[in-house]
This record gives sequence, C-alpha cells and structure tokens, in this order.
Amino acid sequence: MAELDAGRIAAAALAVADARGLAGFTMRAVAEALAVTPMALYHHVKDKAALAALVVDAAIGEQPLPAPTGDWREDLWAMARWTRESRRAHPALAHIRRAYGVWTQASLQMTERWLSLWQQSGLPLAAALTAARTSSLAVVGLVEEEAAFRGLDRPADAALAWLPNARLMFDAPPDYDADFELLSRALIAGLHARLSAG
Amino acid sequence: MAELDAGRIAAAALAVADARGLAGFTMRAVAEALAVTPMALYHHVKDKAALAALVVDAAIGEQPLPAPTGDWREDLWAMARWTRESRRAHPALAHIRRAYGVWTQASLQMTERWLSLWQQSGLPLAAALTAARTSSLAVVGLVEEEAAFRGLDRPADAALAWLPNARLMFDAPPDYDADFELLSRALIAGLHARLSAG
DNA sequence: TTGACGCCCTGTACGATGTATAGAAGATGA
DNA sequence: TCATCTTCTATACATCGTACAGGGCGTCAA
Repeated sequence: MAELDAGRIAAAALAVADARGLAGFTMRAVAEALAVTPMALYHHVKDKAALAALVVDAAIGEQPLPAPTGDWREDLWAMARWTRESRRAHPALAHIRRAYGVWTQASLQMTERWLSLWQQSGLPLAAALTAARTSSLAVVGLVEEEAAFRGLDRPADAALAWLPNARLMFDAPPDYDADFELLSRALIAGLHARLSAG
Repeated sequence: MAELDAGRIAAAALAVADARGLAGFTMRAVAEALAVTPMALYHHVKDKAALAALVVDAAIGEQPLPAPTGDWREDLWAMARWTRESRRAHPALAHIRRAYGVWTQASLQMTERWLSLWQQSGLPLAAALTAARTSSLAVVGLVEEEAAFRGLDRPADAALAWLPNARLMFDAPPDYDADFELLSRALIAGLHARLSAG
C-alpha cells in the first residue's frame, strides 16, 4: 500500500494552498487533491496544525538558503531577500504560518544562519543574539505585513478626506522591491552601528 | 428597543477576545456575552470580518496616539512604542487583525501620523513616503512577530542538537523591551541616514 | 495453507461555526 | 386602527475539523 506519505501530502497541500488560498486550504480539499478520504491524512499528520507545518516547511525548503559569500553584510542582505522571496513564491503561506503558529525545523535553521552571520560581523555574542533575534523577526514581520498591505483595496475617498498625508500613500503605488531593499539595509546598518558602539 | 449598538458590541467582543483568544472569538460567544441571539449581531455588523474590524478599532482607540513633542525622533520612537503597547494590551488582537485582514480608519490615522513625523524630519516627500510605509509596516510586523515568538515553546533538545547557534537563542530569555527599543531606534536612524543621503 | 495481527484507508457521524431566511414583538406615523 | 419599520428570535443549512468503528490487504508464525 502506502500511497500516502508526508512528502506527497505536503506537496499536494502546498498546491491547494497556492491555488485556493487560506480559506480553501482544507483537510477535505487536500484529501480530494490526493484522491483520498479526509481521514486518511490523519495517519500521517496529527492534525491540521501539523499539516500546516508540513506545508510551510515544504515551501521553505523549496529553495535552499543562499550560499554564504564570506561578506557578512552581503550575506545578511541575501538572507533578508531570501526570506522575502520564499514568502512571495507562495502567497498563502504567510497566512497559514500565522493562522497555525508554525515554528519548525526549517525556521530553526534560518535562525541558526542569522545568528552565525551576525557573529561574523564582529559583534560580541550577546549583541549578536540580540541582532539576530530582532532582525529576523523584523524582516519576517515586514514581509508578512507587506503581503497584507498589498492585498488591500484603496480606502474610499471619504475615508481619506481628512487625512491628507495618508492619501498620498495610496496615490502613488509604491515600489515594494526598492522599499524592502532599502529597509533591510537600513536595519542591518543601524543595528550594527548601535550594537558595536556598545 | 435598541439594546444593541456598535459600541456595546465592540466592547463585548473585545472582552471575549481577551478572555478566550482567537479560537474563542465567535459570533455565538459574543452574542452570549450580550445575552442576545447570534443573529441579532447581524443587524449592526455586516459579517464577522466587520466585527473584527470593530474590535480592532475599539482596542486601538482605547488609548490615544502619543502627543507630539515636536522632536520628530522622539515622536517616531513614541509611535513605535505606542504601537507595541496597543498590541500587547490585548494579545488576541494581533491574531484577529491578521485573520481578518483588518484595515480601518484607526489604521489610517496611524499612517497619517507616521508620514507627518517623517516629513518633519526634513526628508523630501518621496523619501518620507517610503520611510513612513516601511517603518510602520516593519514595526507592526515586528510587534506581531514578537508576540508569536513569545508564545512558542522551547524546541526539543533533539531539534536543537545540530544547531549550536540557535540553541543559544533559546537558552537565555531575551529582554524583549530592550530589544524593541534598540530595533526601533536602529531602524529609524538607519532609514533617516540612508534617505537623506539620497 | 491458515489464521492472527497490524497498517492504511474508508464510511459515517458529531459538534461547532458563519450566516441565509423567515418570522414576531414592539415602536412609529397616518 | 392599521400599516410599516426596526430590532431581535427561531430555525436551518453547508462546511469545517476530527472521533470512532470498521474493512481490505500484506506479513508472518504455526
């Protein structure tokens, strides 16, 4: 037998999530994609949260962490870019990660990398820990927030009438790529300056 | 009649969300808290997403935006701190905001403030727009990511065995307050430096 | 060969959820 | 007095995650 395994389930579930979004990401939909009864999934997956974790890991693992160049600054930027691209390749993923509070082995490996790069930057351990924690959380947070922001409709003119500044924000469509690049550089530079100053 | 109105509903729903979390934030639970049939809510609220928006706005409005001091740097820090404290006062709120993609009048007012402060910093309009967008998204993202991170259990030793750096991250409990303060300063300083350099 | 066992899957069912639909009770205005 | 509108109730439905109880089939001891 053994038609099902974690790998096949993860792949099918990721496809379902991509195609139908968070709302369509359903035990029944995943089962149907595998031509199987919903309950069959439960022999390979504890519950839906575990399925979500599987999906997130599958998506994260899809493209490997960027290879280190030895230049810690470049490598930190690359990590930020990689984080963003992983999320953007599968838009529903951010929602799923949030909805089910996924924190998996793949996330740990990212943490590992962030910290090791910050240590290469010459910061003492305590500072590197702080830098790694805050920078990785901020980057992930920004990426997911950006995704949410992009999904927004422009507020009604009535709502913007009394908000002359906010209105500007919605008039010119932002260059998200450039914004992200700028912010990740500003963040890393700012953290390094502050933490090495002591 | 008119026992119900948006205000009473928002207050009750916020209380329910605080007490029972996202999973317990249910039309039926809110209705029960108001001693009313679930369907009664639908005369004041289009659907559950609208209820969620109501709750988020109620929580945000609970304490007003920090009064500007005229020092844009201090004022931006204060905005970041205020954002974090608003979220932390009602832990379930971050989840609700995510789950229902809430973007309301209150959010617009925050945007308005961010942008106005960045303009006071002397940046030209285009740069101020970028700064406001990225900094507010990053701060909100960080705050929500921090909340998720805090809710985590320490990974099993087995999972950390091959990750010497990541293990350090879980050995010493972080000082989240200090981390946040540091990051918001680094972020604002970094953005300002980069954007005024052109 | 047989029969017991274990794995993987199916079938059915339950409680919970959001909400559509259809009244009912009381206020309001003609 | 009667029609109408507002506000709330009652009932019902589709859909969800998943508990529970088999059923088909491979493996292996006798």
